[in-house]
Amino acid sequence: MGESSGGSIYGDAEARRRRTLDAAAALLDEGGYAALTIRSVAKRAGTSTGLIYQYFADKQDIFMALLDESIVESTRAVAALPRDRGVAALIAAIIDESARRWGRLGRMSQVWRDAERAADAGRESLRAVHDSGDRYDETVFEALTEAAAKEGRVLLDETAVLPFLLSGMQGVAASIVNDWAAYLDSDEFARFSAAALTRAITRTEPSP
Amino acid sequence: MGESSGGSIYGDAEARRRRTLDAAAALLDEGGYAALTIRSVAKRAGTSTGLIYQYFADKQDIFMALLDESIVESTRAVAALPRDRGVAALIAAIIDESARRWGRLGRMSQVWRDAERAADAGRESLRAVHDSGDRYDETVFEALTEAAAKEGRVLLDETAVLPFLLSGMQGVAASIVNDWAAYLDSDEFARFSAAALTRAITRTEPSP
DNA sequence: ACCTGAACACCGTTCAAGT
DNA sequence: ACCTGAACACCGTTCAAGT
Repeated sequence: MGESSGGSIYGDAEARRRRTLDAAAALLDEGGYAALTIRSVAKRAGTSTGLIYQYFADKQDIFMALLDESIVESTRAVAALPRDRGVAALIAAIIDESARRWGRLGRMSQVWRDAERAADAGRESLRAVHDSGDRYDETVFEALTEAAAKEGRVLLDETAVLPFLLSGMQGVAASIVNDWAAYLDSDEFARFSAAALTRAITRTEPSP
Repeated sequence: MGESSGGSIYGDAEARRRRTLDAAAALLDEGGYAALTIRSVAKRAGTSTGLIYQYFADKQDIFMALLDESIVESTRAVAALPRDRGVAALIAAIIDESARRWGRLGRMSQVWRDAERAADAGRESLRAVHDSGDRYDETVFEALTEAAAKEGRVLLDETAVLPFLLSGMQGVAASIVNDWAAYLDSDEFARFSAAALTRAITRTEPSP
């Protein structure tokens, strides 16, 4: 509780967890999924393979932790986005942010899906990602409502509005990262998509 | 050329390729990505691991072949869709088809991306998937234009329209398959999304 | 000429042995 | 008490040996 540096003669456990996560992220950035092996993470983080399993249940758990952090960061970024430039500008900014995130971790979606299947429903790291995801969704919804209000617009009053928007933004971000539609400038594509999504989910008048 | 059954005393090479692909698809359906090992494919297809490498360059190549076939089938399905029920109905039907396809092979997107990276640009199976994808995109665009015309609508005249629509449909289909938005009926979600996408990319009047 | 499956170089994960 | 890394049971891929 009051211990300032982890409290073990062997080193700070929390710091080692951090280094493990950083090493994993770096390997993922540099060499893609294939480069991410437990042995190379251990080497880079300055630990042993065995010790990694004291902090993470398995390889998937490392992904989950990385994914969770990434979602939390995105949520913070979305929360800080300006609301006074209109819905379309807000959506374009979220798509940018989402593409940046997808660039590093999108490749993990496979892992994520298999985890969701295998579920171990109790698994803590999975619940964490779920909760962070919910928070992200709420943050997007709030930002959107505020941006619309400033423009004198309202969101359509349907349950499917938010899931549709999130799916659409995700699809567009994935397209940008994967460079489908390479013949389009990606900024222009993001801007068009943002305007199109705005047409799809907002109306001019508040309902009476 | 005139040979009716493959022409080898060892059996029909083409038939064995087919059985290999069928075995791979079945394993994927049953046990997910993790169940798909070369050894189990060989066993199920009634060949040996070594022989599989005579028909496919590597494991990824098997995926590519499966993915290509899946895209070709989807293209056929889209081409056969009725045009006279409006744009939104057409889009909803494509989303359905897309979700079905994604259900089996979406998990392969990871593999696909890595292949695109490593590229071996010459790789034949990769080019095949690319070409099939282009054909799919064109087919969607044609169907869409026709459906709009029957309704007295037109697509917006912007290059980004098709990539946006494809990304959006893909995003929605992925959401349905992954069961995000579990609180929504997936048919309702698909219908709302189709209508929203229609608002996003069509106008009422032909341009003058 | 074609086919097989042991062998090779990995992988994720565990746990006896060290400090 | 904590940490290591050899060992285990796999994997994708190759290629000598069989038929």
